[in-house]
Amino acid sequence: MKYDFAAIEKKWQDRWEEVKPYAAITGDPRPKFYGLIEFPYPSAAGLHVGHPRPFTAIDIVTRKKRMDGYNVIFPIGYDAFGLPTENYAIKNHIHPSIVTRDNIANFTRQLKMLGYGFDWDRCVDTTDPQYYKWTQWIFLQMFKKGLAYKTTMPINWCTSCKCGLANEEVVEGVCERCGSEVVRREKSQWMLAITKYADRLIDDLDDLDYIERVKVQQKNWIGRSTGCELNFKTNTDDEVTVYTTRADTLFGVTYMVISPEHPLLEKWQNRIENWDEVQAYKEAAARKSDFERGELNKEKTGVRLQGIEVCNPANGMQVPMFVSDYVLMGYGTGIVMGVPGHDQRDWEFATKFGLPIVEVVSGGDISKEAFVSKDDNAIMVNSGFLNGMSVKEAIPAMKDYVIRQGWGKEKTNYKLRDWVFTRQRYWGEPIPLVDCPKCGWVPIPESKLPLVLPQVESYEPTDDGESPLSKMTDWVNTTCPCCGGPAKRETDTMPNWAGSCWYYLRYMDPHNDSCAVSKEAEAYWGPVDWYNGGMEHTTLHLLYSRFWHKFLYDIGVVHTKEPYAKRTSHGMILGRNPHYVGNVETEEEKQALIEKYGSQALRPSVKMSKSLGNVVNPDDVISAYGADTMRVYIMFIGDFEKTATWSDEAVKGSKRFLDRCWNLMDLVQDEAGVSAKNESLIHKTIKKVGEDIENLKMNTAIAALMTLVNEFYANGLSRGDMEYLLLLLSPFAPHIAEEMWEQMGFAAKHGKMAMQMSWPAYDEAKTVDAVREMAVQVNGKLRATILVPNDADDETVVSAACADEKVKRQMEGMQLVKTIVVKNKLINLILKPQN
RNA sequence: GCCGGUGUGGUGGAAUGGUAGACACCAGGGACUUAAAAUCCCUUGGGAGCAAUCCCGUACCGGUUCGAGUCCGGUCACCGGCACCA
Repeated sequence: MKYDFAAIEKKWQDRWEEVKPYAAITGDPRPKFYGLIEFPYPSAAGLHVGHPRPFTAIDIVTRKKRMDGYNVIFPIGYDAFGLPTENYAIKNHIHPSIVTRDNIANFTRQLKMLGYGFDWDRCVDTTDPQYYKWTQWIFLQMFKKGLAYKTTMPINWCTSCKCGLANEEVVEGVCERCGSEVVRREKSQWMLAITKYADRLIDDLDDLDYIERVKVQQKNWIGRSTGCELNFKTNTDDEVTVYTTRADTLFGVTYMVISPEHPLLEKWQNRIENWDEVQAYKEAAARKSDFERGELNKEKTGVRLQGIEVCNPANGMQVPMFVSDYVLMGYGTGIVMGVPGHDQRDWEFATKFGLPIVEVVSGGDISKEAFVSKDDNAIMVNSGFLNGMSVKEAIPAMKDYVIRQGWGKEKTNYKLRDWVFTRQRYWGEPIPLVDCPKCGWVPIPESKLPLVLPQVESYEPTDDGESPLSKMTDWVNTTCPCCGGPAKRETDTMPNWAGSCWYYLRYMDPHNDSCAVSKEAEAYWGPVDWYNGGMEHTTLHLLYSRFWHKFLYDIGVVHTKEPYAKRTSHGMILGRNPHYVGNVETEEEKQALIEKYGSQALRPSVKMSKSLGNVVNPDDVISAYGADTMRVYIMFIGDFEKTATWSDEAVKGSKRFLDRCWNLMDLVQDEAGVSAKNESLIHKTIKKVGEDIENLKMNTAIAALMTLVNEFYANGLSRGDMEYLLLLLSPFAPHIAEEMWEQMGFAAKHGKMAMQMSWPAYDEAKTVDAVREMAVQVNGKLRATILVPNDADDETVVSAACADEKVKRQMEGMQLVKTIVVKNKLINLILKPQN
């Protein structure tokens, strides 16, 4: 009988739907295991082939954990608020809630077709009022603790989405989502004070089992640096304060620079003799986008503040002050001390404006460029009491001195900014606050949650930067929950990152209508044991949700400091590049491609996109080869952490493997036990596959299964051998494994599905062969292999090696000076010519 | 520029400092078939040789070691992140 994957997969999916073998039981006495994948955004395009990679991997991990006796929770849901749905709705004149409902139905169909062991009864949808009720509740708790605050500030405004963006959502000066230009725009915004958690977000990483690159990226993003704030007297009534990590270079300060946005400039308007010029510079800077301002290699610009002078306390020198847009208002104090000898930016500025450059650390040539020493043994010069010290000594010495003199204090700074938490769009969680002329911002009583998103006529974004909700006057005009007087609702909504900050908690207790998650459920399931997701979420979702979790910890909602004990990350699935130069033969054709597509033409693989026509639809793969083939292929494609290129050709190899498994049923000998011929390899394979699953090395686990099947073809196999193969295959290809398990009569024999069996144990002794092949090297070069008994002693193997014909030939006229034996592996004979 | 990562056959990729290329894809050959597909078996890093066998080979240069794809120093290329963060 042929392997009819379509019928088999349908049959078992229906069975699982009925008997619910994936139901997670809160409070069960077995040890718990919480495996989590990032819940998908249900786009209109449906599932991408990239989705099954992490989903299948954690599905395999959790299937093995079930077989290991764990009470597993492996949940799924939808992160469904967001701009693409809203834009699609506008374009097609369908309400976003309908679009969302249809997209979720399509995703659900596709995910069920892949046979994942999700507990569908725990499915959540962030746009469900019963879900976002608790998103709103958490926001209100933050508001009550002062972590949510409203402020007017320049924000990143996407000109196409007509919406504000968080810093994390701006990539190379353009909108992360649509690629359009981002400009700065003054707007009143709700902010979340994530910076208050900056230290904990860095320090607590140390105890987590996250892959190193995630930790590094989060640390760099938070960007903690320690240094000093220094106060400088001026010839006005005001002191100015700068932040520096190199107080030791204070003697090298030859000027000061202030950011164009700094409020002191306005205050000094009457003191600044060339105010017109300064004001023109301020206006020019304001017109530039952040991207233009941030462009590197750009020549430094600035204007000297005539009439303003600053005193360097270290040497009493009066130095000039400039305004320049290379100083950022958002970091430090918005004023920096210029040390052109030892900071390249300052050097460029000083060179352009003819300012003195003083060397205070020896070792470089400051006439050519700033000397920014990585060597902290470099010696201080021209620096008063620091002269002769190394940089390493001078940093703490100067810090102590500055503090004693009262010139400044120690200070820690972060690159991380508070999180801009409002969006001027319709399809998001309403912010449950009311603005009362008498009482200010007042939260809606918790008993009135959820504050449901109202039905509106038009949810198109507005050019004036107001949310579509602002047009709904009956909804906007309300009464103050505090004084009962007339008041207005907040019309901005939350960003799409809000709902995903805490969804892993809701899975623990998804139907609770009295709290976000019950204490009992959280105490039982928390924290998530293994969370896999994309690197692109490292500084967005992953950081945000750690922040929310820490807040929930502080208010006693959760019992762990961190939400996720372990974090791994998968590489992207790319498509073939249709414009790759390697696709064509002649030089002319190659040149034509390079001219037309530039550096794009040099890459064999690129992100899948409709315009390139290299998109692979999982539906097509499943209907052609079946879900089990899809699962096996996407795991076999390569190292899980690295990017991989989809290959239609290679999929066939995975299908062929499953066909070969299936056809083994015709070969199987009616013998219950494990056959002697296969026993050792079976034990090796159990060990290898089990360890590989734990380490996310699914590609080599599948290779080991292929080797086992190949060996069965060579040796024949017993029913007992088959039983083991099916147990090992079951996490990878659950449908075919169950069908074969049933057809072979194992289901009847054990009264269980394969997935419900225990993961087989291996006997270490049986993974070892009685006879070993050992390599024989002569002077480090492989010359022969010999067969010796397992664990044979050194003497035995050396004499066996020397008896080998090929080795004998090498030894002619030579004398043996040394032997190196690596037990059961190799013998290295060191020879030298006789005499 | 800074931080992190990668570089292995025609291709995807394997290799706790110990037999480089497991397992696949592609290609070639054979069996079965009227034929094709499917299936099964064999060959498949490069070079020399009838052969036994030998030489070369993990981006490049050097080092440590009995032994290096793996460790160390340097160079180049590519990928990801950050980027005037003082």
